[in-house]
Amino acid sequence: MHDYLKELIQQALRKIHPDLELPDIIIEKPRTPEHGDAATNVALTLANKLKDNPRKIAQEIADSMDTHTGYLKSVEVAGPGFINFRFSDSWLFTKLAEVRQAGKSFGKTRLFENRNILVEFVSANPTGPLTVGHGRNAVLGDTISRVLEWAGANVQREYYFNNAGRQMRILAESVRTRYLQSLGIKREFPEEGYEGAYITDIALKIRDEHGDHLAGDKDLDLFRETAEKNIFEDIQRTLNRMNIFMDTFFNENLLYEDGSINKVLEKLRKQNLIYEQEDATWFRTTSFGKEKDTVLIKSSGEPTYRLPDIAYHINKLERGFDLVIDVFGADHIATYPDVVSAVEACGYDRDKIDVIVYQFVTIVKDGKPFKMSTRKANFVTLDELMDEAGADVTRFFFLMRSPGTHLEFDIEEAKQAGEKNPVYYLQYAHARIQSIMKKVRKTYDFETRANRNPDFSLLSGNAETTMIKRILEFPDVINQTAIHKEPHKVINYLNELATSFHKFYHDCRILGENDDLALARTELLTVTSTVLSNGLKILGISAPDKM
RNA sequence: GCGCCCGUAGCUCAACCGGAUAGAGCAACUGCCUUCUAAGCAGUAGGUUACAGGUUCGAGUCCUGUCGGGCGUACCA
Repeated sequence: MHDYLKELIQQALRKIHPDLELPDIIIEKPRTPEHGDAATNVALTLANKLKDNPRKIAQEIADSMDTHTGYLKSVEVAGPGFINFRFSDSWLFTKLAEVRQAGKSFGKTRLFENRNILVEFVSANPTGPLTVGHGRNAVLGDTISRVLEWAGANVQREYYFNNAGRQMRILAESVRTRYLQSLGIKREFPEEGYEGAYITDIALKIRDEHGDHLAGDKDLDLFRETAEKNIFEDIQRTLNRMNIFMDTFFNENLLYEDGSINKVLEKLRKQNLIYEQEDATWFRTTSFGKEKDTVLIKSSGEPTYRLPDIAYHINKLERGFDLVIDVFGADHIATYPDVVSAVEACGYDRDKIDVIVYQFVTIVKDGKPFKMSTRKANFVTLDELMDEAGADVTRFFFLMRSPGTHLEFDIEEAKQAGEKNPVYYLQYAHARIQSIMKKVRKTYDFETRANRNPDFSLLSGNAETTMIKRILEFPDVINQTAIHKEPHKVINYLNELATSFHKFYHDCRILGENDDLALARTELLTVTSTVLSNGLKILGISAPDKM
């Protein structure tokens, strides 16, 4: 509809001002319903250029618009010079019939058709179970992936990890210490060691398998490998439980093995962006506007994480993706510009990298903020949270706010299964429809007249037309969400849709109405139910038939 | 100190990226179940969008400064 309106306006403008360079025409959905179903501000933006009164320009455009198709009920000039449009009922009914034809695929768009997109998220190193702190990253990354898929893209979900560094060494030492302790050997726990109970569990597993054979072993490898394997299994189980399924796991090590790291260094050196000082290798980030240069290779010979990060991003681009999306917490906000600059300096297109930065989650427990640390084992795991609140609620809480704002996660509130919990509002709407459908199927015999088209023109009540309008917005919501990568828009939309349904439920009935009206309303509900369940599917949340 | 993000109703947050009278949920108050699920609906109350300037037809949104919170600012990841 928006494209159609744009077209009409362009035609009108060409008629009135043949020489005018056509401006960008923005069609918006007004905030208040009194302003119609769609509006444009072209006249206001043109006022300056044409040196004329915006209201007058708006009126001229409105008068010159070709509205013979009957899609529009009204075209009005309002306020300082807006043009407001109201859709005709017949247009709504026509579109509703199209939606019905589209069936379960309604909402799929072609915005990112044929685009290959890699979404990298979670990427927590295997040092412990996923905590509530990782939850926002995981759920955001997965949901953005889902939205992009609905917008037509081919999405690959990737988990990047490092199993070589200092962290992993400390982890292995922690496991060995627990192992030795379990054999009755006195041993001081490493000062910076991981104190969680899961470390002891892993140590006991090793003891069960190897007995005391490893007591004199100097080598940490077995401890490290066992720990990594166990923790990774744990992480994957947690992700799957949350409805998240990774396509690939990328080990940082590969970048050393295949020479990518060295290639990056060479390329940067050629650009004169690298120099040695005090045995360390530095990256001239000052030439990209930074205050200080940054170290790529420490004087010990060990690279900092930034170097593999650069190589990793180049690797992703070389794999041929049209777009590479990173999901980062606010703590990475300062580092990614370096990576992007380096990638560009190596001759790659920086516009193919899109970084989603989300603000940290404040966990509120017993009404107080709760600080977490994996090392100190002072954390709430995602599993614990899902045990108490369920996967649906957990996902919903991470998604319901814009990524850019600090999210307060109140564990007690999430656990409450009552009306306080906003996810049930959406699921309830779906369950309510299913329940009606069940009764409708028993009462009416719609199957035998499956070929008969419902007469949607019977749906001219207020509750019905607003519901239809909501339904028709769905594909646009998908596109907007995919463009901005802000899944909470889907939630806001579904809330509006659910509200319009609950109002319909209050005002309109099906059982007891005549066959034609009952059929039309049933079909309307079928479509609504499809949109609700599609929307929930994008959020990775179940759409129950019964509650 | 410097850089990035945030500041909107009592609380948690929206506001389609500059549009018209700033909206929801929770909490408070008032109504509505012998009829398809009351996990619902209808209504009341709640605001100088932290503060002060500026930009323009028009600012919660953009610019400058101040205040407050978060995160960075390592040869840690």
